[in-house]
Amino acid sequence: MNKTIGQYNADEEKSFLDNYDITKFDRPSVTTDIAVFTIRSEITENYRRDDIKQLSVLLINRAEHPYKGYWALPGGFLRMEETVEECAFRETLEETGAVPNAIMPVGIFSETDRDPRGRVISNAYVSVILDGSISACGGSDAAQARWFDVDFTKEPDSSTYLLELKNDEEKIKVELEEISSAFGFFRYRTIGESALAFDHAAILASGLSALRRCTGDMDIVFDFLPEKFTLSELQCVQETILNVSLLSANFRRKAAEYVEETDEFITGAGHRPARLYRRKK
Amino acid sequence: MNKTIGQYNADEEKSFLDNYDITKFDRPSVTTDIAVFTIRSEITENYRRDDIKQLSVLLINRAEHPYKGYWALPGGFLRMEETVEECAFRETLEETGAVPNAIMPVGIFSETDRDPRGRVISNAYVSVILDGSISACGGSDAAQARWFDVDFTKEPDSSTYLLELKNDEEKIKVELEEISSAFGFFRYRTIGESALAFDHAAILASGLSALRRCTGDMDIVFDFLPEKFTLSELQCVQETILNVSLLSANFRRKAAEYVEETDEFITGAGHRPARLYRRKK
DNA sequence: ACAAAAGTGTTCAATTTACACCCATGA
DNA sequence: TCATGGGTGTAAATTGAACACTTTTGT
Repeated sequence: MNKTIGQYNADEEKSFLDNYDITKFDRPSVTTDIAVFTIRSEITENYRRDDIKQLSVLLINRAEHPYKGYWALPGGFLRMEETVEECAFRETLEETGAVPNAIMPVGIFSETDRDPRGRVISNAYVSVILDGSISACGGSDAAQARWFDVDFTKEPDSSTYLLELKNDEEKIKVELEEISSAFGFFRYRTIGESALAFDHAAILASGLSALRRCTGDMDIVFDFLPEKFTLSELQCVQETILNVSLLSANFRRKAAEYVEETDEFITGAGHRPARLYRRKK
Repeated sequence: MNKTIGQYNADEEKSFLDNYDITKFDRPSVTTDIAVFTIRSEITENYRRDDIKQLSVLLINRAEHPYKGYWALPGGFLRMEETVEECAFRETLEETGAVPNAIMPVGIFSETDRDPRGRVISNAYVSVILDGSISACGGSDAAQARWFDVDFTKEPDSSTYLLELKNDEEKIKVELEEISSAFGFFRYRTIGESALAFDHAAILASGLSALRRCTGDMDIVFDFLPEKFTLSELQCVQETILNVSLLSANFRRKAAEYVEETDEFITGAGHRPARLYRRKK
C-alpha cells in the first residue's frame, strides 16, 4: 500500500488502528451449518439390476441444550483464525471423517431469534461426500450421526413444500413455504413447529433447492462420484437429485460435452461392459 | 415446542439457557457491504435517438480510517436487533436515500486479514435502485458518494479480469482473477494491490458476475425500471448489464413471456409510440 | 437363452437466430 | 420527408424429446 493516496496516510492510519478496539462494539456469534449430502446405494437382489440410489443428508442428534435430542445439521462456531468456508470444511471433516468433494455456500440465516442462546447468525453450506467415506473413517460424534433419505416436494394443490427425512429408525416431516428468491435461489420458512433443531429445516430446504437447481446444468453431479465413473452412474446421480427419470440416449449425448473417455471398462455386472469416463478439463 | 420430545426437556433447557453466556466466546464483527447498482442515462443530442445507458455502482469515499480517502462500497456493522438482510437494506437507504427495488446476497467474505481493525466478516449484497432516486432524496453522506460507470471484462489472452470504474472525475482500474465457483456463481481475488478499500473490488466483481448471470433469465432486469416500461427499455437494461446487443424482434418475443400489456403508450420521441408493459404475475 | 444395461441412429417437434419488412412519429 | 425506434412475419439452423434398434455380458 502506498504511504499516501489522496487523503490516505499510512502513519496516521497506524495510530488510528493502535487505538481502535473493535471488541467494544456489539457482535453476534457466527456459526456454519452444513447440509452434507451423499448418494447412498440400496443393493438390489437381482444380480443384473443396478442398485437403487437415494439422496441422503447427514443429521446429528443433539447431545446438548438447546434442542437436546433434536436432529440438527452438523455445524459449529467460527474460530477466529479461520474463514467461514474453512469452518464449514472443518466441521464436515470433524463430523464425517470425510474430505468433502464440494463445499459451497447457500445463504446466511440471521433471524434475531433463531437461536435461544443469543444472537447467532448461521452461514449455510452444502457439502458433498462420497457414499461410504463416512463409515470408513468415522466422525467424532459418529454415534450421534445418521444418514436420512431426503424427499422435498411441492404439495400439488397448495403453495407449501414438504420435506421428508427418513431412515430405518426414524421418519421426519416438515412443512415449509417459499419466502423469497434471489439470483434464482430460494429461501424457505417452516410452517408451524419444525421437527428439526433451530431453523435447520429451512436451511436444508434452501440447500436442497440450490443443489437441484445446479444439478440441471451438470454443475455438482461429479462431486457425488469418484474420479472415474460410467455414464449410467452419472445419469443416476442426476436422476436421484432431481427425482426424475431421463432417457439415457439423450442424457449420454448431453453428458458427452462434460466428460472425456478413459480406456477402462467396468465388467462383471451381467451385461455389456460400461466405459469409464472422467470429468473434462 | 412440546415440553419433551425424546431427550428434550423444556425445563432443563430453560435452566441451561439461564446459565449460558454466549458472549464469553470469541466472536467476529459482522458487516454488510453493498454493491448498489443503477442504470444511468446519458442524454443524446439527437432528439430521435435513445439515450445511452450505463451500468453504474455507488462508491463512498472513506472519511475515516482505515483506508481513509479510498473508494469503498457502502456498508456498515450489523446491529443486534436486525437481520443481515435488514442491515443491507438499512445501509442502502442511509447511503442513497432510496428504497432499493431489489436486494440480494452474493456471498460472504471472511478472510481473517481482510480488515486491519480486526476480525470482520462481510456479507456482500447487491441492491438495485432506480436512476435518479438518489439525487432526489440525498443520502446521509451524499457529499462523499459518487456513481461510477462499471466495466468488467475478461482479458482476451490471459485468465485475468479487469474491473474499470469511471466517472467525470476519476478512473479506477483493478485486475482480478477468478478463484472459485459455487452453484454457478464466481468469486474473485484482486491481483496485486487493489485501488478500492478492503476487498471491495473482489466483492464488487462477485456482485457484478451474479448480476450478469441472472440477467440472462430475466430475473433482475425489472428492478432497474419503474413499474411501467417499454420493451425497448427492458431490452436496453439487459443489453447494458450484459454488455451485448440483441435483436429486438427476438428479444420482444422472449420478453413477452414475462410481461403483460397496459393500455398506455409513450409519445413524443420522434417515432412510433411505444406501448408500456408491466411485469407479469 | 435371456434379462439387463451399454451404446448408436433417426425422426419429429420445439426453440433460437437471423433478417426482411411495414408502421407511426415529430422536427 | 425521413431517420428512428416500434412492431410483425418467416425461413433456416440448432437443439431437444422420443423411440427403435444393436451390442455385450453373467448366470
